[in-house]
Amino acid sequence: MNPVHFTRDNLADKLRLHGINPTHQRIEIAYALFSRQSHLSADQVMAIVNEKHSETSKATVYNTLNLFRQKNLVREVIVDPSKVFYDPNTEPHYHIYNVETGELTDIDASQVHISGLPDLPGGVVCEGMDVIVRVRSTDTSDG
Amino acid sequence: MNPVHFTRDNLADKLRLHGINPTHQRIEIAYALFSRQSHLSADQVMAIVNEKHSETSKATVYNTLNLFRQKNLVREVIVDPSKVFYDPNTEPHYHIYNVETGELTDIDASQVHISGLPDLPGGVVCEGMDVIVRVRSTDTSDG
DNA sequence: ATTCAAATTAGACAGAGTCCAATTCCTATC
DNA sequence: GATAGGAATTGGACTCTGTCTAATTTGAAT
Repeated sequence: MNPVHFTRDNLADKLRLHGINPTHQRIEIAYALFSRQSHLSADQVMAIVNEKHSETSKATVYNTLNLFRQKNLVREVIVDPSKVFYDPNTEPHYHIYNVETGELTDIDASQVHISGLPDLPGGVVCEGMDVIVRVRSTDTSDG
Repeated sequence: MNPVHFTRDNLADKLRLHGINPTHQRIEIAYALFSRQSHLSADQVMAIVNEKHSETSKATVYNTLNLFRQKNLVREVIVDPSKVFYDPNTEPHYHIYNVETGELTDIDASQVHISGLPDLPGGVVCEGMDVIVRVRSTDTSDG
């Protein structure tokens, strides 16, 4: 969806556009997510950012991911009961989740059509809709 | 969907039908879920079951809820990053989740039609599909 | 009564995520 | 360059959900 090759420089601009002061740690965390275009958990982000040498702390990783989410730079994906994934793709899209491997794959939402949803109860507004197709590898059991 | 008034006796039968040996603790846990027909977390189940006097331990609550899920007596609902909800309704249905209040409401799936989903990748089978409409109360901010 | 497997249990443990007070980093101003 | 002040970062303690384990209890069959 985004044809840009992500560099630390243009990520700094992207952060500014979202109202985020681009610090070293924030740029590295953004780079981890956007250069891979994949779904990462907080501890995966931290492992990547600190791979060569320690660049950030656990508290900063969590602070920053929450900030990114508030500023709509990334999206939370809640599919695994034990951890949250962060998704750099904020275009409308859905997910296929392999409950055995943990693999998370995007489904382009523009092809998908959903009809017949009831009206929302009064006093609330829709914030977004998640569609998660849960799959498992063929020929295994356990529910 | 299920017009039955749930008693501990007919819940014991229900457990047997699902291949579960109906013990005292299992019946109480089933009763907590089915008599309310609502979505409860493990700690809510435990609080309800032990309300009058201690009837079960934390380990048994978790063991039992996992057993119920394996035997398709209840369904896990993963919408909150911090805890799993257990849903006594195993008919196909979707959910509205109020991210502010934590309130979880059912949407009957029979009215909803979803088209245009891509073919699944090879080697996997669909286990189920979750649709979660995330809502928040009108006139509040924070992303 | 005895046996034996199944179920339950307390409590230790693990991992994700939060909190807080202390430090460090920027930027503006002199 | 020094200094001040707010924003950002940090380590580490802490909370909470959920798991594990070894010991005990239960209950059905003999």
